[in-house]
Amino acid sequence: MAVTIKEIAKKAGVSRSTVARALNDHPKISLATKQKVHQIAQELGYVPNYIAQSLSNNRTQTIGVVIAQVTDPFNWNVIEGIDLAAHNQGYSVLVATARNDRQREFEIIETFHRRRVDGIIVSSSHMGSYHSQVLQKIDIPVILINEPEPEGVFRSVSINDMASVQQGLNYLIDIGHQRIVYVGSANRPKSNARRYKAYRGTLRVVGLPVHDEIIAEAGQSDIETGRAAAKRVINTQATAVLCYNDRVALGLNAALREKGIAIPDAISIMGFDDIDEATYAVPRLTTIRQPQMQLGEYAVTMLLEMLEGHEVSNLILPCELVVRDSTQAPARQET
Amino acid sequence: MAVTIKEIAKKAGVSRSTVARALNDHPKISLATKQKVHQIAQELGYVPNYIAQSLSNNRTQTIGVVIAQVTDPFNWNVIEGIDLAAHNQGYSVLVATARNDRQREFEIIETFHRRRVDGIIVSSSHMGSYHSQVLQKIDIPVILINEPEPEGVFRSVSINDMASVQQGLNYLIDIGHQRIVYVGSANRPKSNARRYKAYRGTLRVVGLPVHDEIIAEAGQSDIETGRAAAKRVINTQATAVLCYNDRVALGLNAALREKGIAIPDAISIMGFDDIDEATYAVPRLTTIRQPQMQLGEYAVTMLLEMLEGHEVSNLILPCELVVRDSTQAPARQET
DNA sequence: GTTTTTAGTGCAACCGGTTGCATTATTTGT
DNA sequence: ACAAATAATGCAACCGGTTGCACTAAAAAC
Repeated sequence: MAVTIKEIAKKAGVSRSTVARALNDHPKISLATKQKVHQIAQELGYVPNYIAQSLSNNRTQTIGVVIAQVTDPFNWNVIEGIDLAAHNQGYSVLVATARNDRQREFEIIETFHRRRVDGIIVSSSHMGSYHSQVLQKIDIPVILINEPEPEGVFRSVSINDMASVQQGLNYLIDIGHQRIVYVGSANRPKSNARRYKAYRGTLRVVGLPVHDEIIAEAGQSDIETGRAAAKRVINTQATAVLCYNDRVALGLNAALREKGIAIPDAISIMGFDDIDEATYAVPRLTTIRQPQMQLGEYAVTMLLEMLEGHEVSNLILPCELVVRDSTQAPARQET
Repeated sequence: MAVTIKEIAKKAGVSRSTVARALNDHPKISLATKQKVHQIAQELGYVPNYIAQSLSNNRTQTIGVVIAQVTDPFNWNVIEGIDLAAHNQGYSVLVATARNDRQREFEIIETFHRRRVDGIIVSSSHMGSYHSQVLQKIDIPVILINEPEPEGVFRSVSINDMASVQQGLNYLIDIGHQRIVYVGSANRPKSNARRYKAYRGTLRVVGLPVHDEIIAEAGQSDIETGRAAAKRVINTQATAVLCYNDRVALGLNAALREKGIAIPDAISIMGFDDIDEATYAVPRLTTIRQPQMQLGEYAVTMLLEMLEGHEVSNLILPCELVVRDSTQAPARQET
């Protein structure tokens, strides 16, 4: 159906190889021939077949991206970054969502392998490193996003949970909070564990009371988790809450307000991520901002580096505290 | 590098074609041979090369998806649906975002063409039908999502804006609202026009006053648009607002609340889409629910039908009114 | 005991490109 | 005017599969 190099060759009266070289601007082809070939290609509406090219180049110019859940705004921004960087480098992006289904993850990796993607990016999968078993066997470069493995087989680009949490908590402490609790999420056990650990560490150093992590089992989604945590948060009589991420924070916020608790007057809420929704929540959410798009962009950059045969090392990007309206100094009783 | 059919052939002492047929469970191959081949393939860790298969089959088992903006939760649910259906049928999904950049759209289509995707799904592109110029030339099945073109070249799956808006407005009218305004968005002129038209039509029929559409030019994003529309909404003294979509509604909600206006006590707000965020906004948003995942799923189903050579006709899915807390009967002064 | 089927396998061409090497025509050097 | 260098193109193999057809050997038919 589609126009091939062969047809151009016939019409131009040259060989297939000459056409191929002309189209690729090979130096040894005469200008006259090049022009003729290009013109004929144009006329015939020739569109090069990447499949054929891939087969002989052994390169597909394709990146496979695995994400756990699509419904996480965090991932969108990461993908936006991936798409941006990949597109600019002539790569296309194959996206597949695992839906927290282990079987499905295997299938995805298998499919990527069969399609001979040049590299794989795994973003925010709660399954993290057990990928190793499958991924390690196949000889495809892999970048993990937010799954730092200092000793691991895979390179990763991530944020520093420890430092970021510290920064957020220090702000809360500075404005006078002393009873601060942490609301976690069961969706991504590993990064949640890192943040909770950072929470404990930070408070302990300054001598403030450390509460048990609050994880409401209710939630499939982080929002539900946040909502379901409301009661226990109230019971702690905390004046401030640090949440695993913005969605937990927003869910919590909604639930507390529905119970008639004023935010931030009675309780300050701090999120993590800075997803778009943080901006138009009521009140606008104070949060620790992850450079989401950059995570995606750098993941691609690193992948391409690896494809060039270079060694790359893990990358850690800084977070930034964004103070909005969901936090304020505690009521005076604490002072 | 990777194991090929040839190596299996050598080890099994048969020809390449026999291996190929054995792996594809061809009926004419003896059971003994099949077993031997499969076992050797297993041992060698053979992973079939889809690229090579695509080349000879002239089928890539790949669907290209173009979306306008990644930051729209609506699109992600659609993609979730697409991914789900595609994966189940053995297709993979190539995603590319156009970022409302016309040039980029062309590049995406071109890339998809080069990669010989089997079909293309265009979701919520504000550019809609001018795709035609490019898309029509290439001989690839296309499905448009929410871009109904009764007379058009392309098949589409979409919702019925007219009926849905009517349903939403009727509810507001039933509970007593008489001054209802419409806040639009500039991001997707066509569907916005449809909804505004439906708004006018509905109110006119029941004899209620029709206000000019309110579109704040400020916004890149729908959220900003909603925020920026707040002042003008107040000036109209409306008791209820129908918004183009949930993000506009949430932006408006945030802005109004910041100005001290109680929602829904002073003004009822109704969105459109039912994105996840609608559930955990404060107050939880009343909205007209689009079957987002289904839009994606049906798009794939239709595409595959077309690939089978069948004719398909446009599909229109019903929306559903979801009443939550952002709407209530107006204060008595109106009664 | 031939002849006809049938089952199982191999040959070789094809999908649409790329590329090392040989070949021919044209310049350049002396 | 002839050898050597250079420029431009073609040949053919290759990437890793698929598939129509020919072929061989064994089973069935007569």
